Amino acid sequence: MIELDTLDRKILRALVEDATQNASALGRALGLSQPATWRRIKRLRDAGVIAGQRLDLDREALGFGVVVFLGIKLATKGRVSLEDFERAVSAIPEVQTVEHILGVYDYRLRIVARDIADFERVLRRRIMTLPGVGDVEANVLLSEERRPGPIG
Amino acid sequence: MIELDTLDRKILRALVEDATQNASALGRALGLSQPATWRRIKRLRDAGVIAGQRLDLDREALGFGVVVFLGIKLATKGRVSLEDFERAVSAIPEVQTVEHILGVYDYRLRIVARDIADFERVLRRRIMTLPGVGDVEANVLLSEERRPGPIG
DNA sequence: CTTGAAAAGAACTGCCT
DNA sequence: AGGCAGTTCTTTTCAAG
Repeated sequence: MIELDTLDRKILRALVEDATQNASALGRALGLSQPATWRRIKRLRDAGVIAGQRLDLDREALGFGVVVFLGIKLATKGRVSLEDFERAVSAIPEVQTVEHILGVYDYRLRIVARDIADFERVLRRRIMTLPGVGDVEANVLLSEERRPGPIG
Repeated sequence: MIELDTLDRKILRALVEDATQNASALGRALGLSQPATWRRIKRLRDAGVIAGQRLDLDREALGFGVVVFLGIKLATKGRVSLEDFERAVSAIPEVQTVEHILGVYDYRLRIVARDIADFERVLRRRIMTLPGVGDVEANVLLSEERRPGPIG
């Protein structure tokens, strides 16, 4: 595990928010030179702290205004059941996230749909027909705030 | 709302997975020239389809191995209650995501902690003391798969 | 750590099919 | 719409303080 100082943490926080910033602009904001900032970023990347860089899409602009979280309990929970379920879920394009969890539910799915009618179609024809599905709990996303989370 | 063809969708899918690819490498994979690819990306950016670009951190490498999802019901649900709750939640660094939802619960929080003992500390001292908290449901994350979701 | 400079690569432009 | 060729800008690496 790598040691991070305050500057490293500031760099990570800034880049988690917006990874388009370059080393010179970021360095300017932190009182560092461009090469110094760049070396720190490279060090963090090499240490595996930085896992990747992803594009953030505006689902609304793409015509997908509805996000629903589904909590799912499986009726049968053998090893085969989990694998069957996960394989089947992976084939549904409207599923954006599959979270295998321990607690009240077995899985949590993030479903993206054009509108409520579209969501109903996905729910009836895709989700309810998944192998082993038991109880299903639904929560419609109203708004969402993402934060950097704890660093170091 | 912008019209997307197959190539645009392929570009978005590729960049959602890995935004470090440049226009020439991406174009090569799709049978397009660098400028053609670049122009499409710029068009998508200008149209607002691309909301941003974020760094993905490896929480394990940072020493935060535990992720817990909390479903929270508020005891009192006036406008002021929601705002008080959201303000207080925003001050907790271990909270990575705040989702305001409609359904069985009022909020869903993604909590990141070093280990279970650390999570207990956050739960007792930070979460349970939030203004207006009623029922709390917890699910521990075992594994997670992120997918591009539907595009166009 | 810094500055400065050079090499490499990516982004951007204009013109043509 | 796409490709090609060229220009500009940024990133990356290195030398030296």
